[in-house]
Formats: sequence, C-alpha cells, structure tokens
Amino acid sequence: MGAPEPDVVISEEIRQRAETLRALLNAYNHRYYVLDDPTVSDAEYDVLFRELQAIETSHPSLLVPDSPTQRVGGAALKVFAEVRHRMPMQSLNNAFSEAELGDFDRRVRAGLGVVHDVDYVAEPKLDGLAVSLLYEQGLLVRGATRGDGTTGEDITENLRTIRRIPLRLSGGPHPALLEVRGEVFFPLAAFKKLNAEMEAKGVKLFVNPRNAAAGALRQLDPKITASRPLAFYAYAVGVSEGLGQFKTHAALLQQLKDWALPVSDLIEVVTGAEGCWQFYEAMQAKRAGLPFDIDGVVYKLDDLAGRDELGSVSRAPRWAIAHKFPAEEAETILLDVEFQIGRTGAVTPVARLKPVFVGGATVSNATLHNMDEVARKDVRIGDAVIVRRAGDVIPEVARALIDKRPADARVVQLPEACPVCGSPVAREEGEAVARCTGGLTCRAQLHAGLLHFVGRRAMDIEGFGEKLLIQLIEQDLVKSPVDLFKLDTQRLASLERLAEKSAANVVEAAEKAKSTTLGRFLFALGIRDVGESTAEALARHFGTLELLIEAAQADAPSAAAEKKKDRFPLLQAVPDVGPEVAAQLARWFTDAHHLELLTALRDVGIRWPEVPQVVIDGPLSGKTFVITGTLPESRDAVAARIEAAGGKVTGSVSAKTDFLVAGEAAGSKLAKAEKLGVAVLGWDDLSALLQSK
DNA sequence: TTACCTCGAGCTCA
DNA sequence: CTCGAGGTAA
Repeated sequence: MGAPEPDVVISEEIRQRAETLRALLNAYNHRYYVLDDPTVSDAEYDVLFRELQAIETSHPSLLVPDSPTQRVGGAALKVFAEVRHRMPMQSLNNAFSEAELGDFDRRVRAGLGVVHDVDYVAEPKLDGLAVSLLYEQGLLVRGATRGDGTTGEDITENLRTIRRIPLRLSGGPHPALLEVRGEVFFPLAAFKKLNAEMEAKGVKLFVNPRNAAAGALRQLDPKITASRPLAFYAYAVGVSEGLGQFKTHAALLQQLKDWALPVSDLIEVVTGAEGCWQFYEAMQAKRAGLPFDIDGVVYKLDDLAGRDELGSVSRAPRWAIAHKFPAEEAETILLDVEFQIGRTGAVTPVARLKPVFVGGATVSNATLHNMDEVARKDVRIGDAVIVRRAGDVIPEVARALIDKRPADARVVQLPEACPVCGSPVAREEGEAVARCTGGLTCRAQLHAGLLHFVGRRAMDIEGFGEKLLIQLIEQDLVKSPVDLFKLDTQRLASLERLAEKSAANVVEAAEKAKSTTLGRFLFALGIRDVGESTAEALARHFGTLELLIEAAQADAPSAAAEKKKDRFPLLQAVPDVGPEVAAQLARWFTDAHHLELLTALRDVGIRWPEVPQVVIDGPLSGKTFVITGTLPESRDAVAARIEAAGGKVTGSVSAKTDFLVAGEAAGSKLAKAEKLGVAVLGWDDLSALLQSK
C-alpha cells in the first residue's frame, strides 16, 4: 500500500460544489443543445465551467467520466477498435413513389392480418451517419459507427464531444443496458460557418454537411472532433436489459426524451398509407427551411408487438421503410463514352460527363451498364443529358434531352475490338454484356484481375495498388499473378514513386501472402460467379484443390448431353452451387492455361493448410445444428464457428437435429423444432456452448 | 461513385 | 509537401 489517498483531505464542501456544478452545467447543456432554449448566457456558463475545471484539476479524484468538462476530447487514438453490434444495425428498404409506399402498407397489414389502417411513426430521415450509443446504468460507455451493420468502429471518444449526446441519462431509473441508435449530423448553419472559416484560412472546404460530419467522426484526435459542432438525434433502441415493456415506438421515443436524449420534434404518429403520404408531402414542403439536411422520411410500424410478428427479410425489417425524396437532377453534357474492361472481360460503357454538382457531389463519371441500357435511353455523345444522384451513391444518366441534340451527336457503338488489347469483343446470344476475348493477354483484364487477386478478401497482398500494377504491367514485369511473387527489390526500386523501402515492403508482403487458405486462393482466382462465400464453400466441401479439380473435370465431359439440372453432380453437391456456377467451374478447371497457372502458383510457393482440420473432439462433436432467424453474425460465419467446434450444420429441422440456433424473427423452423422437441438455442446459449470445453 | 481521413514514403527546398 | 495506398461511409 502506498501513501494515503489525497481524497481524504478533500472537504465535503468541495465535493458538494463539484457535484452541484456538474448538475448545473449538464442541465444548461440540455437546455441549450437539446431543447434549444438556453437559460443562462455563454459567459455565465463559462464561469461555472472553469470553476468545475479548476476543482477537478486540483482534486483529480473528483473527476468523473460524465463530467461536462470531459467533452473536450482526451488523448488521440492510434486506430479505431472494432466493435461487434450485439444486435445487427439493419438497413432500410426504400420506397420512391406513392405506389411503393402503398405496397409497403399493404404488406404490413397483410403480415399482421388486419384490414384497418395501422399507425406508423413517421420521422425525417436525416442525412448523416448512423451510430450506436451504449448506456450502462445510464452512463455512456461506448459509441460506435454502424459499419457493415454487424461490426463497426469504436468512436466513443469522438461521440463524447457531441454536446447533444448525454454522457449520463437524466431522470431515472435507468435500464442496466440501453443501446440508443440515432444519426449524427452537421447542422447547416454550423456547416456554413465552418466552411467560411476554412475559406478564410485558405484550406479545402467540405463539399457537403454529411461529409463534414463523416470527416469529423473519423478523426483519431477527439480534440478536432470537439471543435466541430456536430449534432445528434436518437430514433431507435437496439439491445437493452431492464428497459421494461413498451407497447409503441412513440412511447419508447418519449422515454428517451425523458432521459434527456434528443429526439426530433418533427416526428409524428400517422395513420395508414394516407397519413404517411401527408407527412411526406409536409416534410418535402418544410425541407428547405430545416436547419439540417434530410433525404427523405422513414415510416415505422408504431406497434412493437406487430414488429415482432413481421420480422425481417435479408437484413432489412419488414415493418419499416425509407421514403426517399426524388433524386436530385442536373443537366450536363455527355462528353464521351469509354469502354471499361473488367476482370472477366466484360466491356462496360462508361459515360464521361462534363463535371456537374448534383446531390452533394461532383459527378463526372457514370456507368451505362451495358449496350441495351444505352439503346434504351438513346443517349448519344454530345447530348445534353440529365444526371441523377440520389442521396445514396451511384449517379445515373437518366435521359438525353433530345430537343437539344446537336447535329454532330454520335451514336454510341460497341467496339468490335477491345480498346486495350485489340482482341475481338464477343456478345453471346441473350446476354446483355459483351466481353473482350483476350483473357490474361489483355492488359486491362490482367490489371483488373490482379487488383482482385491482391485484394484484402483474396490473397491480401498489401502495397499493390492501382498505379503500381499499371506500371508493372506496362513494363512487362508482370504478365500473370505468378509474376507478383517473382519481383525483386532492385527492379522494383527503379519504378516511379517506389524507392528501396517501398520495394522491400511490397516484396515482403508478397512473400507473407504465400501462406493462405484454400478458400481465399479460390476466390483470388476470379472464376466467374465464384465469390467469397462460394469459394469458401468449395474449400470446405472438397478440402483440397486436387479434389476440386478432379470433380470439376469429372463433371465436365457429360455437360453437353443431359439436362442442365442433372449436370455437374459432383459440383452441385456443394451447398449454394447450382448449375450455372458448376458450369463455370467445370469450364475454368478444364482450361489448360488455368491448370498451368495453378501449377505455377503452387511452384512459386503458395500454400495453405492442406486438409481442413476436421475437428474430432471439439465441444460440439457429433451434434447436428440448424440455424434460423437473424443472428449477430452472418449465417455462414455462425456455421463456420459450429463446424470449427466439431458440429455439423444442416438445412432443415428433423428428428436428427440436436439443436436449433434461433435468432431474431425465427419463423417456421422454430415452430417445427418446438413440435419435434428439438432444443432451441439463442445466440448467447450458442456462444456459451462454443466456449465450453 | 465520390469524398473524407490516415499512413508511409519519396521528393523538394531550406 | 505531395502522392499512392488503404480504409470508411452513404
């Protein structure tokens, strides 16, 4: 034991004062940032703030994490930690028209089996970033980005700097655990002010509030985030423990409000599709006058029991929908159409546009997908065209303004020869895509193929970026993926922007990547229709490359004769492999060039654990599992965990099933399991079982 | 598809 | 300081 704690010398008076100051400042904060109705002047606030700061500095033991002084940002981080969402943060399906809104409402009522109108909570859809806030016993303990819905980033320190986010919930009592979900956004006035300051300083401006908010949250140094006046609105609850029962979403939101969480006061309960539509129109009218950007509205079934009944479909709930405002449009000129050659040789027409600012970004490129699309829209080079960009992502050439068509507008023609390698371009009967027949001799295909090969989900070789690969191909240093492993430091160092250090790094990365897994390797090959999960399934099923090749070749000869469905029996035995994928595999593995490539890659030292570890005495050995419903991880990931522990995963529940793993919104499988008396496991039960030895 | 942040490394100029 | 690469978000 060391010296006596300094605490003992702090008088009760000081302790009291600190507590009073915290309570006062928190209350003022709430008035100011949440209710937008300040009760004291900035100067008065400042005086109290400094007093508290002074007390905390001289008596560090009085410093608590929810003190208002703790919003200024602590030490900078090195990286953001990963965070697993206990309950996935789903995305929403979109509706773009009154008809789609009607369809949604009909589906909801059909699902609930009611004919009368149901109530929805209608809310503006803020154009910001979705985040998750975790409160334990009312104290903010963690904040995270949505990420891919399953895994996000821990941005607690950055979120703590947002004044509207309470560090401690007010009122009480509080649930043991409460995950609040909402949107972080940049209020327009603050955004304009920030950009004015940036302009004065002569630094780059942010193009829109959303990006400014995203940028602020991505800062490793929370002090920078603290200097950006971000805002937040809560709109949902994720996981919770001890929250109590709520009948409606509206009641839940009211509770959040009572705990001092900011909830938009534009949110309304509306009735039926008609009520939704009115809300939509009203919001559209208000949109321009709002102090923040919105890109639509969201309707959620108000009745929480009804939500459970409806459940989810492929990572989006059936009980909610986002009704997007029409995509913003702008007129520009189609300068040219270039043809891009993809990894599989697909020839894709790409519109080169006169840059135009639309939907919060400058658009200069847009895919035209394929020639059918070009023909359907009848766009010609030189045309004035309408470009559309919905808040979400991909810009689109909507149509040509035929009235304005210049006399010299050129019809877009599919090139007969590949613009890069000159090989013939072929378009198969009934197919929308045309393909360059050059294979790996085509530099464009090689480039795209290599980029895929070195990708993080494939061979994961760091350092081979787009530009470096172009150089390597141009200089004939790399003609196939094999060559990536044969590069030497000296030769590399002679390239542009690549001196000794980088060259050595790249060589080392290639060396390290030689040790991989069969699944990654198969994915890296870029066989058509074989994505990450199919590659993994093939690896699991066959265990070795040799067995896969054997199966593919054995399946191939009979391909022409029988009915499609009966072809490729060995390949189709793999889960998720149907006739189409099997045909691609059979074709790929009978091509002599491909077999040579495989040999060469193995010769250069690429290896993986040959036989997948068949777990004989794992905790789940001999047990059969079926998975249903929405779990915190993808079905494949859960299956892999079970198999890694020796268990077997099958598709449907029978008397032979030992356990049913049931997630959110489990349906008929759950009913069947209950009928057959099969044990049902929740996610936590399964986790516990996996941990056990 | 675009915009943003971060990092390491290379280049440039004092 | 600038570039390329890698990552994230919508």
